[in-house]
Amino acid sequence: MGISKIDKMHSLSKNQQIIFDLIDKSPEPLKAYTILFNVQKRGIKAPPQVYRALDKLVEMGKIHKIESRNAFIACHNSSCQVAKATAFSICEICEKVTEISSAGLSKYLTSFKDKDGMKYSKYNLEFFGLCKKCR
Amino acid sequence: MGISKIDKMHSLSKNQQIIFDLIDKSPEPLKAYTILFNVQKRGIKAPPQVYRALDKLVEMGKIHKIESRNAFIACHNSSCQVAKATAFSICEICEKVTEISSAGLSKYLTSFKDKDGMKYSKYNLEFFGLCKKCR
DNA sequence: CTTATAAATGTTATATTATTACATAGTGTT
DNA sequence: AACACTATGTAATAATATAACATTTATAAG
Repeated sequence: MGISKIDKMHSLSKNQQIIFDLIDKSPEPLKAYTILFNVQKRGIKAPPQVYRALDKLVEMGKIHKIESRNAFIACHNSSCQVAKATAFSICEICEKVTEISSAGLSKYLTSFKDKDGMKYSKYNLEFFGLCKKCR
Repeated sequence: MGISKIDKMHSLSKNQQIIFDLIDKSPEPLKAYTILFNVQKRGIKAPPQVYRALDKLVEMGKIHKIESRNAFIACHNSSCQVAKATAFSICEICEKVTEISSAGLSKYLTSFKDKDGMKYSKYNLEFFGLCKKCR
């Protein structure tokens, strides 16, 4: 039997799976070279292997890049359908990052038009403050 | 006469002024090393001098960092009072970046609370799409 | 005006993040 | 089998950013 065509289409390659698993298990965003260090025992030895997998995973919406931190977290928002509409909260003390899933927020931003009436196909929003623990 | 105390408080140091002028004149976001290259004739020779000035200018709200591009633009939003609430549109083809000043948007985001009722002290939002010219 | 303090500068070296380029191997389709 | 496409392996290097330390300049207080 093996993997059906549809399943295969949605499945990850070997390196992608290794790197996704690591990020998905992590309670905090991981940086590319932290990832590299952690997967070297699994045969991934060089930066391009990591960055290529990260690029694909981002494209697929399986992970997101936290731009202000150059770090990556797994998507936990409605089965990763929202690679084009991302929002995060970031604690400026402990650096805890949480993906925000607010229907209201995403509706507001997805339909936002600027002064010229221009709509956008994608957005990324990062909120900063202190998390519960750090206040 | 020279510069009064109040004026002085709001004035920039030599390196800050040189670097701000360059960014302010630029129609597009500038990267740190592009800045470095362009100010070497004015005596700024090393990366730390650039990054230090950039850090201060960002703190003051005179410029903003476009996180997804690692580049800096001058603030053109209500006299630079909004370093803590920034929104930009970015064209994915020509890379044109525009600061969005929408009272509605900033009001919505400034007062946004997450599921736990948490409010944030700062946010940065980047919209992506195609600008008028590129469509 | 001088002394203390803080802010800014100059400089060298190095750390961190990311990409180019090219060769090879696997996968799915016809 | 032949083709196109995706993924991988590898070395080198480019691009972005900071650490550490010495020195100078600006500001405020006595």
